[in-house]
Amino acid sequence: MSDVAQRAGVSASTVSRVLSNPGVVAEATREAVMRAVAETGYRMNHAARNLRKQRTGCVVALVPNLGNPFFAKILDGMGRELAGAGYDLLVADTLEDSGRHTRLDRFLDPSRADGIILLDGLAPFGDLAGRADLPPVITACEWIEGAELPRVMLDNRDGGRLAVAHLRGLGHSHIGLIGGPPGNVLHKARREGALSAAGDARITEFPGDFTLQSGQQAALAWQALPASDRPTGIFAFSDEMACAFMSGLQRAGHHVPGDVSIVGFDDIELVSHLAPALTTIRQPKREIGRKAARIVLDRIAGREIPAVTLLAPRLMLRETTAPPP
Amino acid sequence: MSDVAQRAGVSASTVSRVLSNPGVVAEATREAVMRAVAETGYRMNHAARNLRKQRTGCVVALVPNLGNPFFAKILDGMGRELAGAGYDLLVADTLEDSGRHTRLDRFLDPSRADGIILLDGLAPFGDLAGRADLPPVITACEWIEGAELPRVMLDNRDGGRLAVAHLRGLGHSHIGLIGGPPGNVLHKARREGALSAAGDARITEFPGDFTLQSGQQAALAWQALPASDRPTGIFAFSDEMACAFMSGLQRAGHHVPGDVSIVGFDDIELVSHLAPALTTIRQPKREIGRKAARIVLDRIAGREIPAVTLLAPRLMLRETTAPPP
DNA sequence: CACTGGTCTGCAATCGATTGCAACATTTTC
DNA sequence: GAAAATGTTGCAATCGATTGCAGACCAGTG
Repeated sequence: MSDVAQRAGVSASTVSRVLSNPGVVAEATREAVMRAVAETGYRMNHAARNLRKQRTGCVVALVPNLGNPFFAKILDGMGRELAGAGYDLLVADTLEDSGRHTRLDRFLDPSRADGIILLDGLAPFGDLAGRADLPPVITACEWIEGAELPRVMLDNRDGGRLAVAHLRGLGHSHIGLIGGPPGNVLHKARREGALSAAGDARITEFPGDFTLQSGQQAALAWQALPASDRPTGIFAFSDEMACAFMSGLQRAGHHVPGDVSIVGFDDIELVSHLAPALTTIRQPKREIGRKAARIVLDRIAGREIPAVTLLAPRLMLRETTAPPP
Repeated sequence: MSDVAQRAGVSASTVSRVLSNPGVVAEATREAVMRAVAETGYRMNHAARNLRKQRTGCVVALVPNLGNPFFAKILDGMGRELAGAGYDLLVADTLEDSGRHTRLDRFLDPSRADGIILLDGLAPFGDLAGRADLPPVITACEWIEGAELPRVMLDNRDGGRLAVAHLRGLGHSHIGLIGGPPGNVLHKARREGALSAAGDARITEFPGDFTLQSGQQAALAWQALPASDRPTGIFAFSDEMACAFMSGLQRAGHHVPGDVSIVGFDDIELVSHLAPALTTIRQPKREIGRKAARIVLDRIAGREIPAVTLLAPRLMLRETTAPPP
């Protein structure tokens, strides 16, 4: 920077001002500095600026299992929104290879990130709501029960309601649910919504954990039931489970939606290209990412933010649902 | 840090040494400092350390379209490897919403990242191979023709060869290729491998761009051919295209693999749970990420690294291939 | 012409760590 | 017992920007 200053015949202070607060510098000086900057190809040093300004320019997203494609689009939305505001997106997995949580306090550090977006409802972050020595933390998609962390998420309860109401509307009176892990907040909310719309329908629950494998398991469990006890309408709490469930049934010679109707959850892109195309509850993933980013940015800027931001789910009506046989 | 020093009755220099080079400090002093650190809950300031050490502790991954689930597992592998070495992973999309490249020189800056992993073969990075004023750049998955950037990738040519050799082995004498964008390096390599194994088989090429949509297009194009001109074995250069192609055919009443055999590429997790499960060429995605990370780390440390690192593809034999009808 | 007010710029301190050098203490060696 | 080697610690400079304060300069006013 002092090179630039020398070349422009001014002091480093002035160069700094031109670069970060051009308004206070006289027109002529400013131009001279800009010219010198261009000539020298000068680029500001981030570490120095951040040190002085006591900020980092980074927001970190903590994701459980980065390998899950569901998060890809969310991170995409986040990254774009943050880049627009001059922030970088740092991503980290909350889980180790073994499945246990990593040492996350590594990120709870104002000198590493200006804000944290937590996408893992099981992270041990319950007690850090008010702490002033930490960068602001918000949760997205999932959330932590009891913790007073701001939340951005889909209206999962309503999503569950939509799915089951749709099956009920088609005439299904025995509905199967393929759930998530029992303690999971998404599972609870979706289940609650599903039950609220079930009315007098019979409900059979299959255990699950959102993965393809558990969808496959559910298909086996369904087939193991006596034919008269098999639900005719299935609501899977994730598209991956819905997909694996469907292919399990198809492989065994059952027809979708002829024999069984299936509704998924998430609307990952691929499921609209299956045969038959999956009817599902859409989560506006990119929008969730965007919104979450905007909210951390607001908190970083010290603005008031809502405790809960709910996004609306939407039923994507495709080919896997029909009246019961 | 000076608080800690005072509490431990030593100078800040000593505290610094205890924290970054404990070996040179006397046992007793070290313990006193550690105690003071624990008592004060002291945490080092990254900006300051980075400023002084002239490094950033970050590696940035530049991804074309973060929304593509293919990259999720790769980033996962990278993130783990980098975290192990004390580096953070910064991810950024190389494309704007409009599809044009963003200003990438924003990342070509030694004060922002210590290393760059480029996953976009079309990024305008052709000319920065030797530049010493930049952090080291390597390419992964894709690469830039002509640029002397180190590469980490699958042996795509061999992948193409495996796929077609498999179809040939089953007896298919008319093979269809659903390719990527014409200029794309992956397209070229896979196509080359495919042709090398084709022998005297007839080849019909369908245009594609790796997306679900283009797979669907190809299904229409295939059906538009007179029945006698339809290839019986299809090699799609991505799983997404294979998947959309297959569902397009199934929806029209064709059978896989009875009427048509299909081989995909990538082995994204979901395709093993389709009905029928997709036969495909596996890319060790997490491994690619790991390897790429290890290689940037080596370059950052000033070690010699290979110009090209090839990983071996593997044919995942599943249910979508059979002898021609 | 002296004075006021406003605009612009530079000085120097600061952010929080790291590290070469020198000083001091403690051994080891001859 | 003196000299040399070794081990431990502190001083102070340094990384590269930002910013409060004060001084220089200029125009306008009485």
